[in-house]
This record gives sequence, structure tokens and C-alpha cells, in this order.
Amino acid sequence: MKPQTPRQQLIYDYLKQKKTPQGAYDILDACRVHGFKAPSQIYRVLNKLREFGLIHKGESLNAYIACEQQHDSGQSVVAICNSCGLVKEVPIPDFSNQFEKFDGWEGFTPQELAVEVKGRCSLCNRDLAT
Amino acid sequence: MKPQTPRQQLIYDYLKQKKTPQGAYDILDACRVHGFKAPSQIYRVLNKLREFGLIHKGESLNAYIACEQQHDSGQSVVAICNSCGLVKEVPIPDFSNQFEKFDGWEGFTPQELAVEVKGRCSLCNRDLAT
DNA sequence: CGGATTATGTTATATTATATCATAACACTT
DNA sequence: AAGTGTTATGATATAATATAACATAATCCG
Repeated sequence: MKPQTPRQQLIYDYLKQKKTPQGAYDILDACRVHGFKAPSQIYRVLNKLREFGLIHKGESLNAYIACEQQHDSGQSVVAICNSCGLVKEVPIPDFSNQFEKFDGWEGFTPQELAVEVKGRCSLCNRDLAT
Repeated sequence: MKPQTPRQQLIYDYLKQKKTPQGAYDILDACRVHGFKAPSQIYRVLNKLREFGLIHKGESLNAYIACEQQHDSGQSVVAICNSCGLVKEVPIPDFSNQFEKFDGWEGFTPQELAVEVKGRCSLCNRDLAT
């Protein structure tokens, strides 16, 4: 799914061009010049883009990130460097079969996944060493 | 690590006794009778309990959950039923080696993990079928 | 066209969380 | 016990994040 309107395209492009997660109000400030005036306008677009699977919400950051690739298949974590804010999406093994082991949870059907690891990226680790 | 003060114990017990995630302001209301008066008091205790690893924050819910067991070792997801709100912690395979595959992310050192799956539990699935 | 659906504009407000500063309790040393 | 540092608490204000509600405009499609 692609952005469907100019405003969706605009915010999607903005997020793609950023390397770190952006808060809704940051996006608002950046987009005032294009006529955005109120938070609700931003949230509407963000929610659409999320429906389309084009962006993630970093739940632990309250910030938004353009997806790196289409990941229709498989699960992924968003790894976030606590130090520099850089973000990387990394595929992880499927774990839906884990639920079979627990009484009452055998039939759990996953719908939305929010997986985030915060840590320290290799570059920041290197800086730490010096 | 165990709760260190009466107030920590109180909120921890409260969360343990609940089967679904509770918002900070819900907790505040429930604890007014015990002398809590302001959000900051609740958040202070919640943050301590999180440090101790006694509770989780459901980042996508903005709600707090007592941990089911000590999970010092291994990673786990919090599965949340969209329909009834029930919550279950389920261990998942370690995925830290996944980072090795990506340029610049080989040395990523995970510090905090927020993993949540929302879906539909077996009971609610059954209700849906009838 | 006419009617439905989707997007947008606008204002107000709800919800979640922190900052700040003052006071009290406790632990530890001398 | 007095002094000192640390952690917990009380209290007020405010910041940051997100949604509700209602009006208007654009678009799609029979």
C-alpha cells in the first residue's frame, strides 16, 4: 500500500528522510510550512500510514518511524539506540507457536505486534570504549 | 528484588490482584483511600517497581501489569487480548544474534525490551464462533 | 447528477507523564 | 547523639501526547 493523498505522501517522505523516530508534534512543527495547523491533522495521517503498514509507532518512545521495507511476511523488532537514536528493523523468528504451551492461550491469534529493543549500537559502543 | 516500602508493596499487590493492565490514573483513584493524592506519587512508585523488574509497562496500552514470574533469564512477550484485556507473559526465543546480519548493528547490546502482541485469546475466539 | 465515503479544517479537551521544590524518613559514620 | 548523605514522600504546576466533536470540502462511483 502506498500513500493515498498529498498529505500522506508528505509526512511519509518526511519520516523516510529522517534517520531517527520523530514525535507527532515534531512532525507538526516541520509541516506547518505546508499548511498543517493542528495535532489532529497529523494524527489522522499517521494513523492512516500505520494502517497501510508504511510506518511504525515506537510505543516506548511515542515517536514514529518509516518502515525500511515491506515486511508483510514475518515478524520484526525495532532496535533503538539509546545513545544516538538510530533505528533498525530486524527480522526475528516466529514465536506464535509459543502460546501452545500455555493453558487457555493455545488459540491466541496475533493481530498487532509491537516489538522494541532499546540498547546501544555498535558505533556508540565504540565511542564508549575510547 | 522485592518491594522496599509500604507504598511500593501496596501498588504491587494491587496490580498482582488485577488480571488486566491498569492505567496510572486508575491506580491513583484506587489508592486515594490509602493517601495517594497526586499522579507523581503513583509514577514514582511505578518507576521503582519497573526498575526492580516487578512490573511491566504495556507501552502500547499505557498501562501497568505485575509480572507473573521472575524472568531474569530469557526474553518474553506480553500477549494482550484485544477483546477481554487478559494478559499473559510468554517466553520467546532469543533473537540478539539476528543483529549480526546487519552492517553496523553487529555489536548492538540490548538493554530494555518492550515486546507486546495484541490479538485475540482462545476464549474470545470461541465466543466469536458461536 | 445524487448519494456515500473519505479527507480536511478547526476548536476544544482528555489523557498520560514530568519538573520542581520542600519536607520527612532512614542508614551510616564518627 | 549529632552530622551527613541518600532515598522516599508531599504538593503544585505544567509539559507532552492524543482524541472528540463538528463543520466543510473533495472524491468515488452507481
